[in-house]
This record gives sequence, C-alpha cells and structure tokens, in this order.
Amino acid sequence: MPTPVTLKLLAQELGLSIATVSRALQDSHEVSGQTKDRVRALAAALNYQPNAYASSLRRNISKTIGVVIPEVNNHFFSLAINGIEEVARQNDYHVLIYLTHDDYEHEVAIAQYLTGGRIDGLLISVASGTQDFAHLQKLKDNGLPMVFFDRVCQDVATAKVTTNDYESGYRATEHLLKAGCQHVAYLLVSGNLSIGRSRMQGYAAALQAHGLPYDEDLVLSAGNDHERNAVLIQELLERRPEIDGIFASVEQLAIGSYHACQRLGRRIPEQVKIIGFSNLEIASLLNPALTTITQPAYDIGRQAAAILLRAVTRKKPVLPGQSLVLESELFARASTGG
Amino acid sequence: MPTPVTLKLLAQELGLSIATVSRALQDSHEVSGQTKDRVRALAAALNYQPNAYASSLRRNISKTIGVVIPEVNNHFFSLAINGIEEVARQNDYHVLIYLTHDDYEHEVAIAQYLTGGRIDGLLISVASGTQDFAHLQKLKDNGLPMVFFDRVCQDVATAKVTTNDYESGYRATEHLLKAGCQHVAYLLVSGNLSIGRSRMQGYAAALQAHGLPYDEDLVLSAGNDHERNAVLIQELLERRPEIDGIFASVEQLAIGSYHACQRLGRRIPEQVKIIGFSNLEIASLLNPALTTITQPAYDIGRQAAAILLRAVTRKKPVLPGQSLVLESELFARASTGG
DNA sequence: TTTATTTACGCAAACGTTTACAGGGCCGCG
DNA sequence: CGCGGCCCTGTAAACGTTTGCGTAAATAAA
Repeated sequence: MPTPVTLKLLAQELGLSIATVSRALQDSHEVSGQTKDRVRALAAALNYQPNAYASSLRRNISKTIGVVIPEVNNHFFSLAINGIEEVARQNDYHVLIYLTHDDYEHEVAIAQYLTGGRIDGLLISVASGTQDFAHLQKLKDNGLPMVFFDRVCQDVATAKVTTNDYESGYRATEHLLKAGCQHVAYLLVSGNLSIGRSRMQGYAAALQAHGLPYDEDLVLSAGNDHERNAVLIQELLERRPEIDGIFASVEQLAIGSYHACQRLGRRIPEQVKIIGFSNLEIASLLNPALTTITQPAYDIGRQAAAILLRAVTRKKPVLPGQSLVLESELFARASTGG
Repeated sequence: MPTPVTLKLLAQELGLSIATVSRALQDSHEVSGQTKDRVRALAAALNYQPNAYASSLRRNISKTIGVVIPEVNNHFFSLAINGIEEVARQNDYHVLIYLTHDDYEHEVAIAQYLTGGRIDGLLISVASGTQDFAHLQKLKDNGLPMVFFDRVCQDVATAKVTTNDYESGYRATEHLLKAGCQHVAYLLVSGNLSIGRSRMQGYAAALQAHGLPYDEDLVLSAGNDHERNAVLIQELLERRPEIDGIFASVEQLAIGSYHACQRLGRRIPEQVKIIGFSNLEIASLLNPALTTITQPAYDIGRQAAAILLRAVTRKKPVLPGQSLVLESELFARASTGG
C-alpha cells in the first residue's frame, strides 16, 4: 500500500505550493509554461491521479451518471447500456448502474440512494409495477437532471426518449391481419407502463381499421415470472382456440408464446402466427424465425445519454421539449408466414 | 434547487454541534438516546442524505466497486452482472460499470481511470486481446482489491472465479465424438485468453483419448467482428468439407456457425453437429435447438462479488487461495443429434 | 468532602481539491 | 523616480464528513 501521490506530495517535491500545482495540471493560464512542464513531468512520472472524491466534493460535480433499469439480462437494455456507456466515456463520465428487477420497492430504495449527490444526472427506464412517481418527482425537485428512456413516466416534466410505440403497435397488428389472422391476442406486462398502453392503442386501432372487434379477453396481462407467463399464454390459447395470431409487446412474451405453442403442439405459423417486440439478434435463427418489431436500442441509449450529458455539462435543465421519438423497424420472418 | 440539507443545517436547527449530529446518525454510544431520537426525527423529516463524497473523502472508503467486462450485450456477462449487483446491493455497495469492447487499449485507459480512489474493489473479466497485464498489476500494487472472473489473468496474484474449462472442453468434444463426429473443428476467439486455452486443451485431450489426430487447421481463431467471423467459419467449412462437428468455445461463434451453415446449406445436425458454450436461455428454441455447455453465470457473478466484498469490508487482501471453480452443465439438444 | 469515573457533548483538525484573493517582482510609461 | 499594470505564485478558506481529544456535568467511589 504505497503512500498515495497527492497534490501536496507533488508540491513538496517541486518546491511549489499546492495551488500552483493544481493550476498547472488544469492548464491554467496563470502559471508559466516552464512550471507547467515541470509539474506535468513529475505528475506523469509518479502516475498522479487526482482523488475523485475530493474533487467532487469541492466542485460539487461527480462526473458520474446513474442508470436505473429493470434488468440487464434483456437485449433491449443491454444494447441501450452499450450506447449509454459509449457516450459517457466520450464525455469522461462514469456510469453507475442499478437494477430494479422491475420492482417498485426496489426503485424507490434506489431513488433514495441517489439523493446523496452521488450522480450528476440520471437515466431511467421505470419498473413496470411503478404507478406512483413521487420518488422520481422528488429527485427532479432536488435538482437532479434526468432523462427517461423507453419506459417513461409522463407525469415528470423532463425529456424522454422513446420509440413510436403507437405506430409500431398498429403496424405489428396490421402485419398479422394482412397475413390472414382473424383473432389476434395482445400480450403485455401488467402495470401502468406507458409503452404498453401506446402499443395496445395501436393494436386496438388497427383492429378497428380492419373492421374487427376489440375483445378484452384476448388481451393478456402477464407478470415477471417467465415460467408462469408461459403457462398463462398456454391457458389463453386453450381457452380461446380460435386465436390465430399473437402480438407480444415485449420480447419475453414472444419467447413465452413459442414455449406455449411448443407445449400445446400448435404449429407456427400455420396455426398461430407470432410477432413480437424484440432486440434478439438471433431472431432469425429461431424455430421458426421470429418476426420482430425491433427498437433502435443502441441509439435510444446514445440519444438519451447525449441529452442528459448536454444538460449536465452546460449546467442547464433538461427540458421536456428535448424529447425524442425514434422509429422501430419491422422484420418479417417465418413466424408470420413470411 | 433547494439548499441541500447537511449536517450543519441539522445541527443549527437542533442547537447541537455537527459532531453530535453525525454521531447520533451513526448510532454512536456517546450520544444520549433522547438526542438520537431528536436528530433522527429531524433527519427523516428533512430527508437528510449524507453527502457520499464528503464521507468517502474522509473515510477513504467509497462504498463502490467497479466492474470491468468486455461487453454487456452477452448473456454470460449480463447474467453475471445480475449476480454482482445483487450482492453489492445486499452490502450497500454501488456498482460502476465499464466496458472494454474487448479492446486492450480501452482496458488500459479504464485501469488508469480507476486509480483515482473511485472504487474500493474491482471485478474484472479481461479483454481477449489483452496480453500484457502491467496495467492490472499496477492497480493491485496500488492496493486495490480485485477478483477476476471467467476471463482471468493468471499472472496477477489474486482470487479468480472460473468454470471448469478444461473438463468442459473435454466433455463437449467427447459429446460430439460419441454422436459420431470424426472431424471436429474448434472455434475460439483470438488472443491469450486463458479460458480459450483451457477449453482447447480439453478438446485436444478428448481427441487424443479417442485416438483422433489433433489437426491445427481445424482450429479457427476468430476476432471481434461477428459478420467477419461467420465468413471465416464459412470458409473453413468450404476448405475442409469433411468437418462434421463444430465446438464453439464462445456463444457468438456458435451463432456464427449457424449462420455459416445456413448460407452453405449444410444441415444441422445431419451434416454438421454443433455444440457451444452459451448462456442463451432460448437455446432450445433455435432451429435446430442448440446443444450447449452452460456456465453458471449468475453464480459466478455472485461468488466473485462475495469474495471481493468480504475482503473489502474486512479490509483484508484478496488471496489467490480464495479462488473458486464452478461447474458448467451440458444440455444435449437437437444440434448434436439429441 | 475529595477524587475518580462515566456520560454527553463541543472543538477543531483532517481527508485532497479548487479558487478567491493577495502580493511580490518586473516591465514600461509618464 | 513613481506608479499602474501584468505575470506568476502563495495563502487560506471552503466543500461535508468523521473522529481524536478535551471538558463540563453528573455519578460513583473513597
């Protein structure tokens, strides 16, 4: 455990004051070129690394952003993190990560943590169970810049980065209808998720546009337990054998649908066609290849981080007007008869 | 931007000294029960949250660990992060995440960052291109406790959490041989990856045990570019048409093999059998279902974090003797004829 | 009563940085 | 020669916390 090399040490070694050393390292104009060179040389030689906490304390800036997401074991979120991390790195920012496991209580506890000034800004995708947003509003009221992405919360006035969920829902449903489906089920995760709502509205609108009734019994609200979800889907397919199309509003439910069909011996796409929101790179290798609505997850992460960091580095608030809506893409594959 | 609520504010409000307030909140025995109650009540009312940086600076403890991994968009690592995050949370620790994108330069830059005292400990899975470990050795010499997981570096004397790579390589190869393969190719990512070596040794040993020759031309060293890897595999299959088995030492190369076979029109498993290391939950839904060697990724993350945090919280060094080897599991599926 | 001991609190220094302010040397200009 | 100005450097305070030490009051021991 060697003695840490601090400004004080450098100053002593060089016969300078701490202030001068500090300024030299910041390339301040009030220190001579000669001195700068001497300081920099020694700093490099001793591998000086400024103490992040002392600096943060003094400047009230941590050079760190927080990312709160439901889970990381999910292609959408892991791609988004990739984008976030890249932008953060470009701006010399560090990334703290927190997982809510899609649980409201966890989310509240994390929000509580985050009031300690540990981060300069927050990127968050709210848990599906979150109905009350007081904990997030409080963070914002405390002056913490934040940007929502994907799973946003409309009640908090700040920027949000999302995909065109309504249109995507419409297109996905229409894709099934054009493929000949007459009885399309809609699968969503329960809770107040705004994206679930938007996509469902698109679903309902497409049905209506094609003269089909909206049947509430065909809408399945699933939970967090993957195995249980598969069972729920299985039960739905048994209860309503006329179902010939499934629109899964999240990837996991598309997977669950595959499992359900496998167990029931229903053939995809002959008996049931399936489309799902998904960022699986290997959708094309599934049996059968899955038709997907794919969100630009990486870009969502990048853009959300960019908006946040722009605000943070310029010390300006994040405005709702900076919100972005990116487009998702439909890849037609074998699961819908393609 | 309300005035932050600090110890000073609480002290003024209560007519106490800062020291007493601080001690009260730490439940110190040198402050009376009455006063503790008063302090706690006000702290709760004003939602006092200690300034993490001031505390870190003073105590020289950040309650933060760093996680350095090649990428997050990878089932193994995202599961591992899940485990890490869980253990960290249980210990009231925060998690900083850094991605190397499997690039040595990135890794060095990150190591440089980390010397600032920002973290109390480090969990790392090294980049495949990393051959020189001076940057990591320097971190350790600086007194930073670290634990390697999965992609370890043998040269640094600290704990490592891995899977039984040699045995897994042996079993995987044997599985192909027992399924009737005569010409088994081995796919690895280039670089000095110790896991790649161990798995390959298992591969070579299994060949020998079954009286088959080790053919260097059947060993393909791939890179970071997924598309290019698929092409390399394709070329290998064309160059050596007798290949009837592929052992992919990482998930991505199993996927690449599927793509290669798809493009060449080779049927799996009739013409080519494939087995791969993988943590894909949906391996069973692939076309055909992929036979996998699956590592206990979540547990690896948990165990590595546990070892690290035990050392950090007890201020003891991490010893090589604490290393752990977990067992991976073979799931036989259709891609090997199962 | 005096002297030790405990209890409950305050004072002040320290962690390593950043930065407002002051000041000493040196120049040129009046 | 005196004075303002510039260039460079140092002094010291501040960020919010933790903690060794001192101390006054209260209690126990002598």
